[in-house]
This record gives sequence, C-alpha cells and structure tokens, in this order.
Amino acid sequence: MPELPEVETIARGLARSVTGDVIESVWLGKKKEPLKSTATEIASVLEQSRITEVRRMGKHIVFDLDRGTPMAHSSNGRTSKTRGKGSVSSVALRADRSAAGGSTAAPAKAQWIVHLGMTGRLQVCDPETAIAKHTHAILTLSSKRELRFVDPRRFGRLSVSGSAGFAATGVEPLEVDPDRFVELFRGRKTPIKSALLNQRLLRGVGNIYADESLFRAGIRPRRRAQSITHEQWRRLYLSLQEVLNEAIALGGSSVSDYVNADGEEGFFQLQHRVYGREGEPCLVCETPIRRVVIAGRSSHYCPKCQK
DNA sequence: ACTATTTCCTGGATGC
DNA sequence: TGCATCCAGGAAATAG
Repeated sequence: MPELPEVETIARGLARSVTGDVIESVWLGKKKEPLKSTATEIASVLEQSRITEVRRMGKHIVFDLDRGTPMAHSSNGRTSKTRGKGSVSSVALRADRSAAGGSTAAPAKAQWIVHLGMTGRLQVCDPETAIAKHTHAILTLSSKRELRFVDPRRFGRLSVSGSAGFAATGVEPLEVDPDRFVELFRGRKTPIKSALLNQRLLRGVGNIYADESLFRAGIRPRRRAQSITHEQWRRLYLSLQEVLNEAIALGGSSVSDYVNADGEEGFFQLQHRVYGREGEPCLVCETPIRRVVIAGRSSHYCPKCQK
C-alpha cells in the first residue's frame, strides 16, 4: 500500500526515466472508477505534452507537463491533433483555457495527477510487453516506450489539472516544523492514529507509518490527540521524520505487492517494529504486539511500551 | 466544525 | 479439492 515513502520512491524512479519524454497518445480503459477527470479531459491534456518533472505531493504523483508539441509552430494557438484509432481523442480543452489565451512562445502548463490507491502501479515498458490484467491507462511515449497504469483493486485515481495546478490538502510531514505540527492536532478529540491518517491535516502518512511512528514515540494509537503531552508531541514529530526518512532510504515497504518504478521491492518492511506483528514479541520488551481496529484500520502497538 | 462509520474493489488467505 | 467467506485499506460519501 503505497504511502509517502513508497510514492516518493516511485516518483523518483519515474523522474529518472520519463522526464523530457513526450506523451504521443493515450489509451484509457472502460472502467470509470480510476478516472477522476473525464477520459476526454485526461486524454486531451496528456496528448502531445512534454513531461518536465515528476514529483510527489502527499500520496499523489504529479507529472508536470508542458502543453503543445515543441515542433508545432502553431499559427493559431491550436495544436494539430489528428489522432486516430484506439486513443480517446482530444476534443475541446477545458483544463488550460486560461493559459491558452494567446499563441505566445511559453508553453501552457498542466499536470497529470496519479494516486495509486492500494494496488496501483505505474510501469514503463516496451510496447511489446504483454498488457497486464487490470491495465487502465497506456501512454505512448516519444521514446518508443509506454507508461502504463495498472490497478487491480481500482482504488487508484487519475486526474488532470490545468495551469492553476494541483492543490493538495494538508502539509508535508517532512517539511512542516515542530510547532506547526503540534498546531495541526490542537484540541482534537479523535485518536492520534486517525489524526495522523487524516490527509487534510498531514499528507502522505498511511497505516504503516502511523503505527511505526507511534511505536517509536511511545504513544498508543487510541490516545486522543488533545491528551498528548508536550514531550510526547516532540517525540512523535521526531519519530515520524525518522521513520519516513529511513523508509525512503530503504525504498519503501514491500508488503502485499508494492514495487518501485523499476519493479524492485523495498526493504523497510524488514524494519517494521509493530505493523503486521500481531502476537509477536515486542522488540524492546517482548510483550506480544496487539492489534486493534481504529477507524476501520488495523492498528498495531505494544501495550507496555506505548502509553 | 468535527468525528465516526460505511462504501468501493479484487486477490490471496483461511475455513469447513 | 472446492467453494464460500473474510480481510487488506485510502479517501470519498454519508450519518450523527
């Protein structure tokens, strides 16, 4: 289940392999769940756009795009697009209307936003590679490769945004300062575990890293946010930074089927101290790790080490 | 304004 | 062995 470290790893891998590439055509599957924008909007924004950057925002992968073909000296501000067969063809552009006002030299900016959900994967491969089951999108690149979105469970989402840019909620856990971090949770009655998972507050933390950071901070997942002491906040802030940074350094956690952009597994699952260890001895005190359900999520903790 | 619960999905694991 | 059931969980929707 890709969370911040996994998405960061994937985004870095993709940045290395597809930055500068041009999306020539787009095929989108028939299933509607994966699409947050309409198929027409997505195809029309992506086609003939150059990928200038790939980065992570929370759990989202953002592809920054320069719209319009580099070689099309457009005389009327409208790029020629006579795509054909198979691809969802471009019709009227809505996404970048504001930026496309005049046929100036500067290319219009747009973004392709991918959320991997639980089981989403982005693979870069040769066109000959067999199309995996549950493939929902195929982008043909000018480098003669394809960028494919595969997602069996269909919790992933694809969308586009125009020149206004993608507005992610919450703050980045690795960028926020300690005071602001504590301020996010002030006065909340909700269990700290739920608060850490709330993407409107903090973006990018999922079930694994919430549990692991709470263990390192010595705080039980059910503790109400408002009851957490100053010292515990300090420890939680540091633990979260530590856990996320270590996980990124190890390429994320491969539980279930996560692999990075090159199809390789991460190694942070070997460092998990509580997640997925129900009944196993705590690595600090040997008390069996407990699992409870909070907000519908499995939550793992040591009843002795965490207060 | 918050908080809690339900819903969406499929593959793999488990149970009988 | 086969079939049914359960479980995983991010985030949007719904309910309180």
